Amino acid sequence: MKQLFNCQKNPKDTLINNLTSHLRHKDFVQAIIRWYRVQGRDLPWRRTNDPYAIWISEIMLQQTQVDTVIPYYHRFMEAFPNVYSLAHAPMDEIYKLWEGLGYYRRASHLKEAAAAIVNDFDGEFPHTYKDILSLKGVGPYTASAISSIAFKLPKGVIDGNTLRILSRILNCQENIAKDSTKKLYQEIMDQLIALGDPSDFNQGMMDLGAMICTPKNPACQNCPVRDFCQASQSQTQKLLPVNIKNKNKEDIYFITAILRYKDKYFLIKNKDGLLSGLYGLVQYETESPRGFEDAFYDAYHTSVRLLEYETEFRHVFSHRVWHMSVYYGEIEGPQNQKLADHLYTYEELQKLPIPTAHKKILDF
DNA sequence: AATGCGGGGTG
DNA sequence: CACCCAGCATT
Repeated sequence: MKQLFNCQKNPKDTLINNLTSHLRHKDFVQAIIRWYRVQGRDLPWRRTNDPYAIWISEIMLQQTQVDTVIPYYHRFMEAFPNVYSLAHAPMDEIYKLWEGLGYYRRASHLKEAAAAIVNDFDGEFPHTYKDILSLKGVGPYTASAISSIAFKLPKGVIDGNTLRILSRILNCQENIAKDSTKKLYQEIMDQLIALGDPSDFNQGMMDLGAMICTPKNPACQNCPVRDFCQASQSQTQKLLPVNIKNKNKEDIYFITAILRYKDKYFLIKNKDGLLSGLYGLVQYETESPRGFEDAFYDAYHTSVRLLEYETEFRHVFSHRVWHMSVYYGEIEGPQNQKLADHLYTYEELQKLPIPTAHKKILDF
């Protein structure tokens, strides 16, 4: 029987040899780099050599698409053009610039890392892989990206793009969701990146993954490394990469309220967990408006009345789904300090960082 | 090794 | 709808 895929369940030490024995490494790397220099995308963070700017872009690009990041990147760099301005900025201001981008912990990690750069590195961006990796919010991918792009260090990046490309080039059906598979590809990437300009190779791989070697319907006819691609030879490119993960989402049902006290709105600041540091509407996992009113009284020692059912909102996170029954309500009192801490005028509210789940309700 | 963490684009 | 996207921290 003809073997469809290159790699079966081989012992690991022979796996890399089996996978790459037919690859002309140097020619492959040079083909990626040549293509990148002509066809690569013109992106804002590619017009600078400033490691600070490259760092900001790489953090924003974690699990976030290029087109989404671009406007955020411009606003952020204008507000915080260097590490000192970021280190001294109020957290709410940083969150506000992050509003809508998601994964808000990235924003607090940025501030923490900026402080570390100022205090531990004298304000100069660290220039070794180890020191870059030590920064909060910087993991193996981001450390390799900054190392290669800003400092030309031979560190191969492993991300959705490089995993997909290499699995097709090598016609390998190892599950890319597994850490062991990523480790395998890391070794291969590090072999390859030593054979050409590290910055251009890494970025070329990412552009190839975004423009040609896409998840669905890859444009193989335009691919600069088609001659190197085992999957293209055997027409298995649409079966790769193999990516198997658990993805059961939890449904949560809330009563969510737009609450007012006189001319002000009542908002809470999330303490920890999901969306921590951001502001939002009050919501409880309860089925009746009465249940909401009781829960609110327990929490704030002041009474509220839900007056009007507005509509139903649904918000999908990567791991759960919020179902929100939205009510309009008024707080009746008594006035106390706990209540006053949560009241904002409409103008003040506009300045607060509010995640999309509730932002779209307030804009409704 | 598994889980929590956002939001938007795409077919 | 399902899947994907320049992932990381925590346990």
